[in-house]
This record gives sequence, structure tokens and C-alpha cells, in this order.
Amino acid sequence: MASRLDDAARAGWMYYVAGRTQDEIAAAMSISRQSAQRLVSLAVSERLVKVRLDHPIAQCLELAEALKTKFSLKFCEIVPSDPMAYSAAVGIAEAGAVEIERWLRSPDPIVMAIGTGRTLKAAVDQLPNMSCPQHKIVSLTGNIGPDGSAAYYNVIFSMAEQVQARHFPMLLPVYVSSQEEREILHQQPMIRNSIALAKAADVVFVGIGDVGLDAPLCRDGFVSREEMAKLVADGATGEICGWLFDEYGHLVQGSINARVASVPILRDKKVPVIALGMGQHKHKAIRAALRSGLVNGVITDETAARFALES
Amino acid sequence: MASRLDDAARAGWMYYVAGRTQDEIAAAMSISRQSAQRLVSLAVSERLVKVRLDHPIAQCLELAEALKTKFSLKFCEIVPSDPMAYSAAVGIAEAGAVEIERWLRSPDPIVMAIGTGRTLKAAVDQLPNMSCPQHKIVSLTGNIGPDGSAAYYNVIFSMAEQVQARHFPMLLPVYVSSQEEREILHQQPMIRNSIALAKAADVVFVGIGDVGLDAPLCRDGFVSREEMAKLVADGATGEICGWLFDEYGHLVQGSINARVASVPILRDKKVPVIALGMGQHKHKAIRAALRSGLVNGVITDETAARFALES
DNA sequence: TCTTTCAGCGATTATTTGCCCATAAACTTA
DNA sequence: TAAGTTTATGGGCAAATAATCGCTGAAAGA
Repeated sequence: MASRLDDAARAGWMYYVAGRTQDEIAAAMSISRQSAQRLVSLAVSERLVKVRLDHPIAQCLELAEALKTKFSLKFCEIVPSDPMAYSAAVGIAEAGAVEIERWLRSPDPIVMAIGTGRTLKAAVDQLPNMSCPQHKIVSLTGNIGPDGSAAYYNVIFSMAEQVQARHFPMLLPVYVSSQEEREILHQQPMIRNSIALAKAADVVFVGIGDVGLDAPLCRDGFVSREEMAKLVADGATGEICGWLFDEYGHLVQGSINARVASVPILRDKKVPVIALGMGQHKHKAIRAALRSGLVNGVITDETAARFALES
Repeated sequence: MASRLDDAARAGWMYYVAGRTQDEIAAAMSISRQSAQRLVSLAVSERLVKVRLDHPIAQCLELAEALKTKFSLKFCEIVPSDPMAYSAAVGIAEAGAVEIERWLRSPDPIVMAIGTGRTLKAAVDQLPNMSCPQHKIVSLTGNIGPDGSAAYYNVIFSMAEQVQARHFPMLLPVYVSSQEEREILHQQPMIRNSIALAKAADVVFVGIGDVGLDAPLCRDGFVSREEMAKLVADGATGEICGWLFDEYGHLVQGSINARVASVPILRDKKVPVIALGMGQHKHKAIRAALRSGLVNGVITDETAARFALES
């Protein structure tokens, strides 16, 4: 199995780096061209090959500047929209990985706080193997899924493994049963330690989620359909680390926000809080988060950027 | 011009990151497919797209390419260094066996010349059972140990048995008592025949040995401790088939090299002469062998490769 | 104003690649 | 051990991509 990945890496290297054809690779490795092709595509599907585009596309840059000005952002990266893209995080994941990696390359120890969600997971999956024992990675949200599995959208664990940093997960569900329970749980020494660390983070990366019956929050069972319907009726527009906010980015009062186990969202303007998100159904959520200064950095796509600018 | 690069970046992004076909890119950008293709290839040639391979083997391949270029090698294989495994031939043995097997798989008869040493033995031990009656395997060095046993570092015998090929050992000690004796022995019909065969080899595999009081050459009694100390003082750095060379890969004059019974090392650039060796204590020997072109192929590990490249 | 040069374009052709399928090999399970 | 099941392999073929060629038009220079 490992040797197969080795072969895949070798084939992928010859194909993408050395620019050989599959026939040449086949000859070099004494296998059939078909096998070579399989190895190359395995290298791709196993994410061994990582492609990076080193050119700021003018339009995206302009949009980024405009967004930065309008919402006083510290950081803004716009990736081209792909109208045909089926999957959510095409492009964002790569761009997010670049920025995360930039922080991790720091020789000085930093504390990086991390939210959760599919987009963030996709970005983390694009990270290269690194060795960053000087850094600490701390989770902002509970890492226990509604089914009790400890590895829900295993962002912090995969990341820590990939970059070999110390990590501080928050071993709680995303939502606890009541505000009182949250207070009690947050007093536990380990949790308290994680929260203190998160509040001292040098940089924060979060995913932006949308709300609605089709949103992951609902589909993955964190929030019941009835509750979600009520939230939407009350004006909930988006979600960051489980905190629900309305279309102006203000936290929805009472309701579910009283039960979020997550660390409160930092509003300290000095620390970069960078949100990742894209796609039609997240447009309003992204705009809301930017409007209120819930985040001060964003990585999104062209159409979401235009939407946020228009209003 | 800038806008052309922008377009190239956009096209390259859609192609490599989003995974669109050139047709789709052409449609999205309202240009012909050919133009899209040109933009993509422009993005590549302008080095806007950067491919990385996130796998240990990738580094090995880069090192191999670098070594190939620097030392004009016909063949170079670098295996990942395993810092945990200080034992001899982890990885090298397998890699060597693969290459040896590749040659043996040839349906056309070949002559393979073989040196000796622990590393080569480990590689040969990794060979599968084969039936290669078409090939001839000839030994480059004497196969008689200092204790008179006929099967010292039984490389050629185990190999011939494993792959069922005709074999031509050299029934001499590694070192004879004098240059005169060597000349006489080399005139014996059987020996002469083996030497002629070895000189006509299609491919040569040798082990690289180090020198010093702890080196196998000394420990196994081929060279006395006094003689070894003198050799080291005279600048001997490594050994191939019993031939001692200095740190630039030049044979040490006189001394013990006058008594080596081995076939002279082939310097014919057309025939692959592939050396196997790894480990901290062989770094200098490997570098020396590469520097002088004593060998034109090498199978070694990452750290040895880096060492050879640095100087 | 005219000429020269040359980048870019599309059509055509050649090469390369992705995928399906039949077959062989390996591995399970009774 | 034999039958069944999964997994890998290589051939063939269609799609995708790269290379070649002649044409056009715009910019530079006389």
C-alpha cells in the first residue's frame, strides 16, 4: 500500500514535474502505460500533487481591494469563480492553504485558532507536510459530532497531523444542552485552558456556514429541522463556529446561541480573523459577516465578492 | 501583455485548479479552444503554475535528478533515509533488487557483472525466484575469503541460484600476495575467460565500501589493521571491488591496489556501472566514486545524496 | 505612406490521455 | 482445496491535448 503510493508519487513527479508522457513513465518504471496512468491519477486523487497558481488575476485583485476598503479588512483574497464547479471549495481550499501555510512558516511560535466546516477541512487537506513544533493550534468549536464521534469535520486533527504542531481540541459537542451546562463545562480545567489559548490566538481561521434546511448545520444533525425553520424565520442568515447571526451580522439573541459551546468570536481588531466561504447559498452569510466586522479577513470567490460589494 | 498573463493565469487556474477541460475554458472565456490551449501552456511556460509533490519520494526524485546532472549519471535512484533504521541496507536492497531484476527480465541474453559486499548481498537476497538461463552473471572480484572459504559474501552464488542463470565466479582471493602473482593468475584460462566476460558486460553492479579500522575490509580480515591505518593516512576514502580510491575517486597508487585480483573497473561510459551504498560512514566514499566517474550510476539514500551534492 | 516583422489566430494533423471492458491474479471463505 | 469474490492488468477506443502551418493584422521603422 505504501509502496503503491510511492509509485504514485514517482509517476506523478515524472508526469507533472519532469513533464514526461505516460508512455515514458511506463517505460521508465517497466509497467504498462495504463498502469502509469492509474498511478498518475492516484497521485492526484490522493492529493500528492498540489498545484498552485502564482499570479494575482487582475479582476480578483481589484475586487479584493474594493472589499478591503469597504469593510476595513486586514486580509482579502478572491479566487476566480468557476460557474461549472459542482463542489464547494474549488480554489478556496488552495488559497486558504496558502495563507495558513504562510502563518505556519513563521519561525516564531504562534497560536492559530481554527473553526470547523467543510470548506476549512478542504483547505487543511491542501496543506503540505510540515514540521511546526513551535506552534499551537487550538480549536474554537466543540469537536464532537451529534453522533458522538470525536472527529467531526476533523479539521484540527488532520491539520495538526499534517503540520506536526501541538494541538488543543475542544472535547465538547458543538451545541450543549443548555446555557447552564455550557458554563459548567467551560469551567473544566482542560476546556478552560483551550479557551484561554484561543483567546490569545495570533490568527484565526473560520468557515462561514449558511442556514436553512439544506445547510450542513441541519443536514448533519446539529440543529433539528424545526429549530432551523424557526431560526430562519427569526432572521438567521449565517453561522460561524456555530454562532448564528442575522443578515447584518448581529448574533441572533437567545435561541441556540445560548447553547454554543464554542469560544466567543474574537472582535479584537488587531488579530486577523479570516473567514473561508464561497458559493451562491452563502452570499448573504458572507456579506453579513463582513458588514458587522464579525471577521476582518475573507477568502471567497468572485461572485460572492461582487454580491457583498453591491449592497 | 499584462492582461494576456491575466488571461493565462485565469485559464491555468480553470485548467489545473478547477479541473476544467480546455473546451470548457474556451466557452467560459469566449475564445477558441486553441487559444485556451495557448493560454494554458503560456501559464505553464511563464511558470505561473507551480506543482508540488507532497510525498517523501518526490524529494528523492529531485535529488536523483540533481545527482544525475551534476555527475553525468546514466542511472540514479535515491531511497528515503530512515533515521530510525541505522542498519545497513534499508530500502537500498529493495531498490537495487528492482533494478537488477529489471535487467534480468530482458528476454535477450545479457552479461551482468557483479561486485561484492554486504549491501549488494542484501539486494540480491531481495530478488525473486526467476528463470534466466539466457543470461550470464560474472563476478568482478575474487570470491575466496581470507579464510579460504569459497563463498565469501556469497553474492554471485546466491544470485545465480535465485535467478537460475549461468554464473562465472572468479576463484581467487580478493587480494593476492603480489602484483606478479596477480598477473600469473590472471593468465589462467578460466580466470582469463571470466575477465574477458566481465569486460564485455552489459551492466555492472558494485557495492561501495568505506575504509577505516571499522570497515568490513578490515574487520573481515582482507586488510590488516596496520595496512589499513597506512591506507587511511595515505588518503584512501572508499573501495569498490577491492580497489581503493581517494576522496576524489582516484585510485590510490601502488600499495594494495597492485594486489587486487579484481577485474579493472570499467570506465566505458556506455555500460551502466551502478553502485550501491548508503549510510553516514560511506558518504565520502560515495561522493568520491561519483566525482571521478568511477561509476555512472548509483543507488543510495537521501542523506548521502545530499552530501554528494553539497560539495 | 509603405514595408517589414511578428504575435496571435484557426484549421488540420499528430500525439497523448482517460475510460471501459474482458481477463488474470490474489485473496476469502466454506 | 475449491469455489466465489474482489482487485489489478492490459488492449482498444474515443476524447482531449499538443504541434504544425499558413493567414491576418497591428506595430515599428524607413
